[in-house]
Amino acid sequence: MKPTIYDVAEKAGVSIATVSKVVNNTGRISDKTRNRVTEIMRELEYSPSSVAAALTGKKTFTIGVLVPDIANPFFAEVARALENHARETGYAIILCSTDYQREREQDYLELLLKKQVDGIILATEARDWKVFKKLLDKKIPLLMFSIDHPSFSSHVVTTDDVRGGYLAGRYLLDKGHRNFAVIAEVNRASGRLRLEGFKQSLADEEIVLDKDSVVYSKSRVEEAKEAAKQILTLKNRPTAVFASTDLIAAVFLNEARKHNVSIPGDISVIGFDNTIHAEIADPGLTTIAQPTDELARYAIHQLLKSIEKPNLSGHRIMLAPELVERYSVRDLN
Amino acid sequence: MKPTIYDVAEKAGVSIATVSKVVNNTGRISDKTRNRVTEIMRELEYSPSSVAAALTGKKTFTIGVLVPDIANPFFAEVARALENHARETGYAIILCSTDYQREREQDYLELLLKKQVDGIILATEARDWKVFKKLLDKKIPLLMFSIDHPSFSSHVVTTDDVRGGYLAGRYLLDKGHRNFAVIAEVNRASGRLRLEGFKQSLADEEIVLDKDSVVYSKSRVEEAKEAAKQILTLKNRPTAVFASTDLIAAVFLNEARKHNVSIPGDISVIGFDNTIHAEIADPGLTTIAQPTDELARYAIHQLLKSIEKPNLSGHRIMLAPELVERYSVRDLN
DNA sequence: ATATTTTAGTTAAGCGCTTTCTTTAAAAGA
DNA sequence: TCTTTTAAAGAAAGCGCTTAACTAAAATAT
Repeated sequence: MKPTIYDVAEKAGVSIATVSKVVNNTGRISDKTRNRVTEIMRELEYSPSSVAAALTGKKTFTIGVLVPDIANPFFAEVARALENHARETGYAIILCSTDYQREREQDYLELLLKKQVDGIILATEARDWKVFKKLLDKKIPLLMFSIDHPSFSSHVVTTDDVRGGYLAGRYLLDKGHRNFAVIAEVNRASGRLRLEGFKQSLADEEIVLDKDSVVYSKSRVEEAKEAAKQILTLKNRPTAVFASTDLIAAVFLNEARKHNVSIPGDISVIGFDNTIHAEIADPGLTTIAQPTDELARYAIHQLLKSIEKPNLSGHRIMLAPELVERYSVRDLN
Repeated sequence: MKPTIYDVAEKAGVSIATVSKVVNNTGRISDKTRNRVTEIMRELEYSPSSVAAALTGKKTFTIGVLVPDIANPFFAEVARALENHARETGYAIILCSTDYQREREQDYLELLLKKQVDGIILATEARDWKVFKKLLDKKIPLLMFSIDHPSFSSHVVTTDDVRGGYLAGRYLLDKGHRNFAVIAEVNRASGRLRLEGFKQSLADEEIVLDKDSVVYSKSRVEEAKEAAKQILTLKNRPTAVFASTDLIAAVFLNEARKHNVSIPGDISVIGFDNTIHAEIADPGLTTIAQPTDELARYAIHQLLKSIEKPNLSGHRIMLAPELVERYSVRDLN
């Protein structure tokens, strides 16, 4: 059987309180005893049960992370980054992929509550206000990742999506483009904001997107294909397309090729996220990079902070996106 | 404060044992009491602490999953599938991405031991035999996912990689190819097995791969690029390339284009995994599909079984891969 | 009507820790 | 030398639950 604190205490000839103190480095312990106890712990391969510790200490050192889809490279990278930063501070992560299903989001939140996670990072759309409110009521530290809404009182960490959309538009304008189309992720606030920013850049030049040139799509292969087709069959074909996600952009690239449309010869494309898709796409995809790792670092940092001090009011942290130039945009000048 | 079992018991006028029994559906409880207690639980929004339950009941209903890299689409899909099947049975998953670092693998395993996970699914290379042995000593149910080694006494669930490689080779042969090259993942047993199977198919026709036509690469963009270049600059250029991973294949596609080599016109390519990369690649990548979801189902199923009965000896389950035809292979007949 | 079995629920111990409060013993001060 | 201070360790309660053992009441059998 796994050795417990009692085994260590007995063998070291001290009380369990003493062992606990050397494990947690609290209280006053003489070097002599500390060393002895440490030695015995090593001998016995003692590893304290964090379950028991959680029951008394009130902390599980676990945080729950909800993402819509871990198979989406952006979230995969987010997950990895979060996990990394969490591990550094001794926290483990329970990863929950909701598959965009509201019900599953529910289930997972309940699971996390039962498990008494110390905090939750929500990167899903949290569409169910009641559930959401319940979380706040339970006073469980909450952080919204990559989504935002004025109603949120919790911490929020996002990329500055509006600015990202703006950057994309500005870049295309600078390259001489004047005729645009957009494929935007309908089901995420971030998608809407990116579109918003894009429009604002066009507004600088008094260009207005006409209705047909804005197509909605989720960040999934099948839907993106449909959206791409719609754009490719537009009577008034754009010279540049802004896709609110690299995945959507990558799919567009393929569809274009099927339609014998050359990229960037006939149509320029710009994406968003800077995931592996942008790197692997052909041609390499010019895109707006999210500072994934930094986002994750801030997120963990903020969350841990509000675990310490639960009543901190929610800050909004918006990190700057950056344009990464590759080969999918043609210079018309 | 979160209500406890005491609050429910008191309000319902029963003992905590009774409440526990209705929560877990154990023992004999009259419908009348059951209903009353259930009602009160709802009223109080009582949610039992799985921490406390774990301390007594000896089960945390959590399983640890170690993958080398969650940003690799294959593992992302594996993670999602595992999570899904785990959730169905009330288990949560702690996801650990080791980033191919042995040390991190260590750290995570220790973390998981502290957290008293009920079982561990290992999809990393587990190169450190000592650590591995320690796990077995601790009698923690262990399942090797997508990796294998004769020394493993635990359960193993993998795709039949040798057969997969064989299928790839057979397919290319049938399409009239006789001159091959391979890019194989050096750091995974599965990569070696796939190569092995591929070679066996060639052996049927008494074809032998010469040394230069086998290039090793990890499943990462940078390295795959290098490997692709090596193959593309071979004096004796192959008509078909087998890549032991879709990611590697996708990168090869790009590099080929940069070298003005047409796919499948000049070189045919076949991948492995059938991840999103195969779908998005241009041309669509013909590949050997792993039955990811089924693998995950078996894995969870087996693991739960050996959680129930810890001394079950380790079975080896090898699921059949399947060829998915797309457009990256040319028929030379 | 009494003895026996079944049913419904209770008591209490214990899981492996943390933490507050005490106690003990040694060092310091008077 | 005796008291006071301080450093080091221990005792014990309690975290929220499960479960084995037990009891009282109800149902059934004799």
